[in-house]
Amino acid sequence: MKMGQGVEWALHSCVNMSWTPVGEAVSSARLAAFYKLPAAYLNKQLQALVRAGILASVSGPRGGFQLARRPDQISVLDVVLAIEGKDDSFRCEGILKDAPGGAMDVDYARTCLISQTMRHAEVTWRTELSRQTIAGIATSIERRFPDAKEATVRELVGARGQNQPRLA
Amino acid sequence: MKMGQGVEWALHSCVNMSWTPVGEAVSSARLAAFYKLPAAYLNKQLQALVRAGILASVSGPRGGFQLARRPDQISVLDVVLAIEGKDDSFRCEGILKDAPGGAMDVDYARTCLISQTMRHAEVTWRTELSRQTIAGIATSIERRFPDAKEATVRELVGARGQNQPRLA
DNA sequence: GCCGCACTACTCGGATATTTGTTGTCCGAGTCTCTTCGG
DNA sequence: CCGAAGAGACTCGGACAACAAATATCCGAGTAGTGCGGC
Repeated sequence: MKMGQGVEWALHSCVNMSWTPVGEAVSSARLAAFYKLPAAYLNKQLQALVRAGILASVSGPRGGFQLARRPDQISVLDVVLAIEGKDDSFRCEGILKDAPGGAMDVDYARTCLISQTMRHAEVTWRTELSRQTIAGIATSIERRFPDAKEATVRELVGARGQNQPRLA
Repeated sequence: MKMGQGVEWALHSCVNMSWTPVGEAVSSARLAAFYKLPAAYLNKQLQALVRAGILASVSGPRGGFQLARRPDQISVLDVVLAIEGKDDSFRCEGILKDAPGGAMDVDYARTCLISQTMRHAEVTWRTELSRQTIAGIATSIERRFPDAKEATVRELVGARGQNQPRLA
């Protein structure tokens, strides 16, 4: 019952990308440097978002990732499911099949009341997450921390022309 | 984001124990045989419920487990937290601490809006599970499958005198 | 000066190790029951 | 016949091993920019 670290990274990355100019991609290396994260692993997580249709990727110089659709069309649930997989966290293994009186041809995930209870709770959880969008979170942050957006954009795209790492 | 198998086993076991006569313990071996589960591993899960104060254990012959309090005082959430641990599934690792402009002495689990969103969704999930009790599920099953309780009790405690035939 | 071409640098993407957590197994400490022996 | 002591068997409890998944890393395929040579 432990959610992968990639969810947190992916959500922050999506919010940041909702601030960068549309059409300009942000490389995973730059995002990773922003948060001091392992670059290759963050890249792996963003790949999952691409497979889910949340991000679009561009190869080569000036390449990277960008949102595949408008931020208000990306829910938090979309991101969570892209990283963690679409399966329910509670998996009913059909424990009743092997119990006395159990039948093989019954879908206990539907009839078992315990399974129903867990599923119902999970539906409320998902509904809650599906109500929140990347755009909503971004505007809330802008309202609460007015400097965050500008500072983030400056750090992510403003450093575009820094090809001189030879500062020694 | 995958819940342990022990949660399902523990919930079924608790419902079954709510049907057995109070004062009589049910051994993990018997419960495991009922569901065709690995006995030692089920025992391990029930130990976690004992540590959480949900079950009480009795050693020796005629020993086993029994509910430590009334079934209507045991919520589904209690069982889930006992098995999976009390921590939130979404762990905010304070990603913003290492970001530009981040401060070490800020509790980002509180201020970070992404963390707040995830936490809020999880609270609704927990609230939903805390509303359901073992007794509630048990009575629902009794209403829906009138034979279940009797069959379960017969299988779990009725086979008590199997080594010594004291059949009436 | 302008165009075309090869070269380089940079990116994603997937294949590959390493660490952590879940699943499963085993044996020991404790205790209740049954048997047996003495009163 | 009755009671108590001892052997036996059954239980939980935690320590140990096997397996799967999350975490972290590395290298190859492809592409856009760049510099150079020719026109």
